[in-house]
Parts: sequence; C-alpha cells; structure tokens
Amino acid sequence: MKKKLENLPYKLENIFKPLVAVDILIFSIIENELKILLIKRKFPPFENAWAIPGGFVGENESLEQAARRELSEETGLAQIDLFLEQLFTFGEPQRDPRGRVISVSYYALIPASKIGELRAKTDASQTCWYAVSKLPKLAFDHTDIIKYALERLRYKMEYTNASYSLLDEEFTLTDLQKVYEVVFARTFDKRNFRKKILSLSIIEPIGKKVVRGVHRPAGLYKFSNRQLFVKEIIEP
Amino acid sequence: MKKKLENLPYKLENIFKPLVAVDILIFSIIENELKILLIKRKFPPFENAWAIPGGFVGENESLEQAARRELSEETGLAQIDLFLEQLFTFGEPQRDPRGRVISVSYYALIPASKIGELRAKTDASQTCWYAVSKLPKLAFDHTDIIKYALERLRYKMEYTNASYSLLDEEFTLTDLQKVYEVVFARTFDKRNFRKKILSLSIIEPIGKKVVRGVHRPAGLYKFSNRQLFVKEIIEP
DNA sequence: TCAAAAGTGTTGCAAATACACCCATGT
DNA sequence: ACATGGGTGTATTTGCAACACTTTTGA
Repeated sequence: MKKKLENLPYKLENIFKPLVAVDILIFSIIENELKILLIKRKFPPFENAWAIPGGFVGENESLEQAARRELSEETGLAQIDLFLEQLFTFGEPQRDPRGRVISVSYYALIPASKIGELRAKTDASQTCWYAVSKLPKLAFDHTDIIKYALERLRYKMEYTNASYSLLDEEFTLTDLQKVYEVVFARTFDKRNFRKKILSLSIIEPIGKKVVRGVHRPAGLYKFSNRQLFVKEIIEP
Repeated sequence: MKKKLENLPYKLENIFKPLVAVDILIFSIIENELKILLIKRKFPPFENAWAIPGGFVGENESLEQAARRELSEETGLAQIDLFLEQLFTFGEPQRDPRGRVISVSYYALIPASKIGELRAKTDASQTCWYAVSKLPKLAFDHTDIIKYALERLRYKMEYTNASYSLLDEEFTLTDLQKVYEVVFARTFDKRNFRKKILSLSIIEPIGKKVVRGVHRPAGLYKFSNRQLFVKEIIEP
C-alpha cells in the first residue's frame, strides 16, 4: 500500500495543511441559570479577552478524543456518558490572525453537581462560568458560535433525552422541569410537563423519595437510558 | 499584532497540521429515485472503489467555498440558491491510509433538470448517480456518511423548505408530493399533503397551468423564498 | 396550623388522519 | 367515451393547552 501511494498525481507534502483546533462549549445549569465555561486568553491573539476553551488536535487523537481531552482539562470531568456532540466546523480563512485555523466545535452538557475545582490551564489565566444571557465581549467569532449552540441545544432537548446530562442520576420531576425551563427561558405547566415526559418513556421512577425541605417528599426518577436517544420523528 | 504573535509559549510551526478535505454528497431525484453522485477513484487509496467526491481545501478558500468549488467541478452547477449545508466533520486518525485527513462533509440538493453533462475530474475515471437504496461498496467510511446524510436530509425536509432545491422553480403540487414521497420512501394522502403544505405558506401559486399528458392541466407553484427557511419549532 | 412544594384530571381546541368522488384534457 | 392524473371537503381521532385543588411534611 505504501508503494502504491507513491504513484499519486500530486505530492502530499505540497498540499496546504491548516491548523486544526477543537473548541468546546461546556454548558451547565448553575443557580438556576444556563451557564457556559469561558476562559480568559493569556496569549495573543485576543489576549485577555474571554473565549471558548479549545486547543489544537493532536496527531494521534480523533476529534472527539481531542474534545474530551479539552473537556477534562477544563473541568476535571472525563465520564463517558456525558453529552458531547459535534456542533459545527468553522473555517473562514481570516478568522484567526495566527493563520489559517479550522476549528471543529463541540458542545457538552454537564451536571452542576459534578463540577469540581476548575483548573487553570497553561493558556488560560482565568476560567469563569457565564450565564448565556449575560455574556461578556468574546474573542474571535465566539459570540456567534454560542448563539448557534444554544439553538442546537434547545432543539436537541425537544426531541432527545439530552437533558440526562444536566442532571444527577437521580432527580425529581421538578428538577427535570427546571432544566427545561432554564434552557428554554420560559415556564411550563407542571401537569402537562409531567404527562408529556412520562408518556415518552425516557425516564422511570426508582421507587425512592427524597425530602428536601418543609414539604411533601418528591419521588425520584432516573433516565432509562443514559446515551443519546432520538425519539421517532416520522410517523410509521 | 505580528510582533505580539512572536511571544507565544508555543511555536506555530511545531504544531501538528493534518490534511483537510471537503467531501460533498450531492443528492438529486432522478427517475423517481433519490440518487447520489459518486465517483470511481482513479488513484489510491481505494483505487477503483466508488466514493463521495471531494478534495483538499485551498489555502485561501473557506470550507463552504471549497464545497461549492467541488460541487461545481462535479456537476457544472454553481448557483447560489442551491441547498448546501455542512453535514459533519470526520477525523478518525486511521480513516485514510495517506495519513491524517480531517474531512469536512457537506451535502447538496440539486434539481434533476439542471444536471448537465457530468464532468470527469482528474481524480475520477468515472462518475455515476446511484440510488441511495442500491449503493455499491464504497471507499473509506463513506457508506456511514451517506446513511447519516439521509437522516439529516429527511429531518430537514420535515421542518424546512429544503425541497425547493430538488425542484424546478415552477412545479405542480404533485411534483412536490413526489419529492417527499421519494425522500421518505412512503406515500402521502394527496388531500392532506396539499392542505398541510399550503397551510405553511412556503409556496404560492403563480397563476399558470401546465398540460402534461392526456388529463386535466395542473396549477403551477413556486417557493416564496428560495433560501433555507426554518419553521418555528417552539411555540411562543 | 401554616407554609411550601408535590402530586393529580378534565375539558376545549386545534391539528392530523382517514377517506371518495368529480373535473379537464387529448385521443 | 374513456383513460389519466388534477383537484376538492368532511367527519373522526389524537395530541396539546388551559386550568385548581388536595396532600405531605417540618417547624
């Protein structure tokens, strides 16, 4: 095979090779707000501006592996069952002053309870969770990327079980409803919400109750399936 | 700015740079079947195997420009109002024996009537339209890519006006229904289909009729908007 | 006994589905 | 006059949206 590859009508080493980066948008619900993890850039370009964390892809890692590595470096989390999905690949020639950079973006959802100490990376002097409704001015085209990610996130939550990744394994129906209310920035009717969620059969009661205040205990539920699951869209 | 970029804690020239290719899945409806344009590879790897057309990204073109260039090279079509959308970026380290290739895939929809002479490219000894239900064995992971594209295409056709790009500017309601029936591989009730499509206000009658056989003439319609248009998913 | 959240059903409306016949045309 | 696809309306079902009160608990 090696031999055959020498007969190409072009030389591989003459083909233009851009830098390839992976950016990761890490979302979580913290204090009843949808927040995203941003870093303050320590080096040019956009030194000191807030930005989506990311890094260059290593020679022997897949794009998703690179995204998981970044996710783990930023949050200390490396679980397999975390929601992580490719978002879009940006490749405008002029988007990065360092030269041609193709940026493959991913977005991840993590439960607030699992966020440990945030780690400062070599290329970040600070790290901060920002509510998506109150973003600072961002480096590159990162504001647009976040806006696009929010559309996708809302859409995903409509027709998949993606919300499993914003909650603990065990949760109450009110917890789940709050997740939807925060992501969609609106309220839902409690009775209708429960009816609908239960009719989808993506969660099931675990038979336990939890007392969380001076009121009636709430039943606990879990997702039947902690992999991404798409409901049927087309009627059979 | 140039000066600042010299103080980086890393050397840009030491960072790994993969090859970046753009693959394009070109769909059209031909003879009542959903077909995709494939090329027979003239050079290794996968010499003589059928594959999705593609090529490397040029130094000064955006990813979408590269996709449009490939589309135009393969089909001779370069219209702006053609449906063209990014599909996914594949980057497994071992997917191409030539070395690390990141492949950004796009998919396009073109009307059968506009397909002219197919052009043979330098890296294709043959070009052929295959029905997606009868694909040959394909190079790389291209079978999976097509499968994924079909899911996206069906989904897009459910909640957008993407079908404008599979039809001529003027079409009958039966033409439109056939497009949906071919893509979803099922039939629809004529009355319900018309009611639904018309209620969406994405097409409008142009007031002309066309006689196409020994039967009553059919009214012609056009899409009100030949850019991608997403219907509202969330109720306000 | 009170405050606070949990839990639970029904009704009306809108949208989707199922379904069958007449119309305009060219031969 | 007939074969062919074009064109149309209604009844039924289903899913969504609006809406309010009782229960359980700890203080």
